[in-house]
Amino acid sequence: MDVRLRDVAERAAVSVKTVSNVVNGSPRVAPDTRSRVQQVIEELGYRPNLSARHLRQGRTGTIAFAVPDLNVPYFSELASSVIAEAKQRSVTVLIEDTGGDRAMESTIAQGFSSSLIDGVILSPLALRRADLARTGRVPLVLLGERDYAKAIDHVVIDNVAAAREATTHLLELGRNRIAVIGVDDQETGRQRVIGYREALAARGIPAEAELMPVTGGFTRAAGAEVMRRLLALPEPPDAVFCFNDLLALGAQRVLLASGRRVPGDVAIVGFDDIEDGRYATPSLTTVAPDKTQIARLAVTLLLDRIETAEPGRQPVLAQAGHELVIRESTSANRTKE
Amino acid sequence: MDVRLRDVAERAAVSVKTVSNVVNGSPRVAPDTRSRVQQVIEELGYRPNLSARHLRQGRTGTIAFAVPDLNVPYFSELASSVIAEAKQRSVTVLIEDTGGDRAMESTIAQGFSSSLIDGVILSPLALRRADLARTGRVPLVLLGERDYAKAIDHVVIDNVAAAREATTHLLELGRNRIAVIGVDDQETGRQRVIGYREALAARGIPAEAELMPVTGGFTRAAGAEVMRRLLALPEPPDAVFCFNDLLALGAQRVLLASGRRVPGDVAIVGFDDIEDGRYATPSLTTVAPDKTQIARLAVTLLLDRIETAEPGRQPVLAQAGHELVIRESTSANRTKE
DNA sequence: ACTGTTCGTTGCAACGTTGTACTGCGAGCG
DNA sequence: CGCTCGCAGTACAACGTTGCAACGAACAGT
Repeated sequence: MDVRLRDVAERAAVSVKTVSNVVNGSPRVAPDTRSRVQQVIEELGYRPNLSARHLRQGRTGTIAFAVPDLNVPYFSELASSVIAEAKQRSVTVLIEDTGGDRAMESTIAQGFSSSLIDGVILSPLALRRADLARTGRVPLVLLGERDYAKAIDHVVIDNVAAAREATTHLLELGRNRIAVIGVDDQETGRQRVIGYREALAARGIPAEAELMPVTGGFTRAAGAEVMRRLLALPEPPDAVFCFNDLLALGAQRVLLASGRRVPGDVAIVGFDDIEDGRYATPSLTTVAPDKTQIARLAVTLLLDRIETAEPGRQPVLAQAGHELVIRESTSANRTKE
Repeated sequence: MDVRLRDVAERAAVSVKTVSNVVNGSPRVAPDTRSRVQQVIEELGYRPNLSARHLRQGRTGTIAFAVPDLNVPYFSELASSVIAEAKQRSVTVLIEDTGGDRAMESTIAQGFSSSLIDGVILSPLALRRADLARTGRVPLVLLGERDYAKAIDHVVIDNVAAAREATTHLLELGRNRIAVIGVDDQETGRQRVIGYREALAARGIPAEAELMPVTGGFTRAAGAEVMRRLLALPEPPDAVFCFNDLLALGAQRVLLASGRRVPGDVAIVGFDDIEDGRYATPSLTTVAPDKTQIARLAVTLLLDRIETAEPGRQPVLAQAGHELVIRESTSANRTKE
């Protein structure tokens, strides 16, 4: 049904291999032969059969990008960046939604659909170190966790510094009862807590456990729920630092609904810089990881790892930049209301 | 490097073909042979090489889902549904982001990466009828447009009825200067305008051109911009019906920033039922298309079309359900504030 | 006992591509 | 003038899988 190399070859009166050479830009082709073949390719509308090519080459030119939840804006934005970056290098991206499920993440880390993909970029949520023990079937790059001991490439941001900057910003506004929302048993959260504590410590303010409640999930609902608990404290916070923007938006909604003013009564800082935060009322101050850079680093590391499959290669830890973007939820001058 | 059928066959002392039969669940295999082969498969961790399988079968088991912008929550939510639905039928989904670019959409409709995919589900934004003239390379299902004459399967919702319901809801609140945001030159918008007009006409209210400004894009920014223009009218609207939730959120932000109350001064209805709308302040009344059903219909139609490749098959128009979800942005009883 | 049928299994070929090794040919050189 | 060399182009095999046709063995029916 489809046009094959063979069809082109017959029409152009050359061998199949010569057509293949033209398609692949091999230098061993005379200019006039090349142009003649090119023309026939146009005429017949030839497209290489990728399955055949990949079977022959042992590569598929496809990488997977696995995220916990595609509906979380941070991940969909990151996915767009990864797709764009991969496209520049003529690589196709398969988006996989793990649902934050540990078994699923573990399967993916081991190369799941196997021969369909050359490598995996995985943004883990529930993955444990033990799950990575049996990796190696497929080149792997992890996003956003750094404590896995095994020889696996990572792309991270400096969570400690970012959290410190966010907290310091709130301190500079004169707030001193700063709650954090988003503490769980994962490494990322742990690092952000460290940064938070460092910022407090620098001003001699003690970190209080009641201001660091454990949070279940990273949704607006979770943010709302925790915010309600914080407001019920004898001495509620005058600022909250949320470990992602969804938590922050959920918290903000509760604050506004309770009649409090943001940032007048409670200032809010989020994390991720998702688009929603820019259009919330008030718009959300947030730590903005450089998603473009993260995507570029991840794709680069993965393709490098695919190229040089030697096991001796040292794992790389790449750090992407971040930036504190100050918007209305922490601006001293209120918007009119 | 990888385990092949041949390796399994040698270890189990059967032919390659028998192993293949076991893998594919062919009935012509003796029970004890089957279990023996199964065991060796487990032992060696055999995974079929999909490139080879697909080369042989002429199918890849992969479909593409192309959306204008993966960062638009409606599309990412829809993508999740499509992925889930496809997974149930052991089909892999390739997410493609067209950027709403007409050339890109046209390319995809013609089967772009060719032999990598068996079919395409396309949610067009800028596509014109002419672009579909040269389709047919690849089975195609279109989402959300209905006026393409060619024999192409469609999945739609009843936009006219949905818009009528939304408008009627606003009328029942006692609003009579109802603006619409999201009018452009596309078919979907045109249908929603029809529904809007019908609802007005049913009450003898004339549709005013100044309340139906043309909108560029479906972003929060566009919604904000149009809302500002509407507020500058000599007689501003007391309700707005937005053709998607992002427009509505942008409009709502402008309203709140200008000191107006929602829904007190201006009521808002959106469209799409994205998660953001549920957690906005106030939460957003919206028309909720049944995304799960849309995904199921689209995947079903596409797979049917792939199965029976006969060109004589009639195109199918499948209609998915929708529902008006009433939340705070049109609720009579205000939240405390 | 012999033919016919069924069942489990097998070998072969092919899917479309590309790497390797090779051929034929003209140019350059001694 | 013959030999070598470089270059354009070619033939063949192989990647891992599955459809097809064929095979032998077991068994039922005559």
